[in-house]
Amino acid sequence: MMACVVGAAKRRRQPLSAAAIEMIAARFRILGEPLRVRIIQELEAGEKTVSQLVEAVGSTQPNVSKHLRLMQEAGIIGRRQEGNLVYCYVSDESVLHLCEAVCTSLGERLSRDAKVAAELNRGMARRR
Amino acid sequence: MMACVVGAAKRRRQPLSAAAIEMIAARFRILGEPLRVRIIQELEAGEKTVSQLVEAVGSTQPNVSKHLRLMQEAGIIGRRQEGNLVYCYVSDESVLHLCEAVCTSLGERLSRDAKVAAELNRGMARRR
DNA sequence: CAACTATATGACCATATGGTTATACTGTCA
DNA sequence: TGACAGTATAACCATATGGTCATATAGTTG
Repeated sequence: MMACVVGAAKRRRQPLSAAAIEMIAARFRILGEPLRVRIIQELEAGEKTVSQLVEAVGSTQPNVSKHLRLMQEAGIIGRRQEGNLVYCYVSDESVLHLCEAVCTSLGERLSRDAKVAAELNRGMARRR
Repeated sequence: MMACVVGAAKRRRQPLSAAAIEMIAARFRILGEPLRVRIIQELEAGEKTVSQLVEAVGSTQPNVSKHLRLMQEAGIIGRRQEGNLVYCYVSDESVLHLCEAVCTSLGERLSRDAKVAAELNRGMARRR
């Protein structure tokens, strides 16, 4: 079953089944949308109601609701209803780590690029 | 500049700029396609030519080429030409770690689900 | 109950993009 | 040089999906 296949990746280099690959891609796909990343980042600080999120990310309520549902179905976000309000929270810590990781590697790459850019600029300056 | 904004995330909780969010999402988006994950996984073992990749992932040459170009432009994959052959390799280690991480968390979740499923099944059995 | 607020949902459109086909390019070898 | 192999590219189509609008639903309060 699935768990074995996915787990196999860590037990080193069995090719993953198509289904496993699709699961991995699906997970990334969910994080591949700016608005969803925004929402996750807003929830990093703690749970928020749907309308608080709408306000925070500056989108429409139906749109935010839609994305929230997607992420719930993906098991990334949880909800807790209290009266009329629905409080959302990140239910899967691992996605926060993923975001952190991407943030870090992008930051590093950009710093490198900035250095190279600086070198190039110095070079250009000298050449004049 | 950009590096500061992205870096700020680790210096804790400045809201990221729209551009930074987009960069993060873009990175995930690239990994959000099964075929690209497949390709990356194939390259994990070492560099391969385009046609070796075509063979390995079971897709068409133009399609693989297209995805390769996307990933190159994203700085994920590098290339080295040797005569008629183009050897591709993963040029950004961090994406391998991302895949690993997702693999792991999916594996864990599935194991948990399997346990719950097993419990439920036992429960059902007793109930009869 | 009616009025109101918070959220969800369905219909719809516009766009992005994955896949395919045909073709162009480039390097090798005869 | 011509023929061929490896790769890239352009045109195209089908589909998926993000956003919006209108509306439904559920909970609250009077």
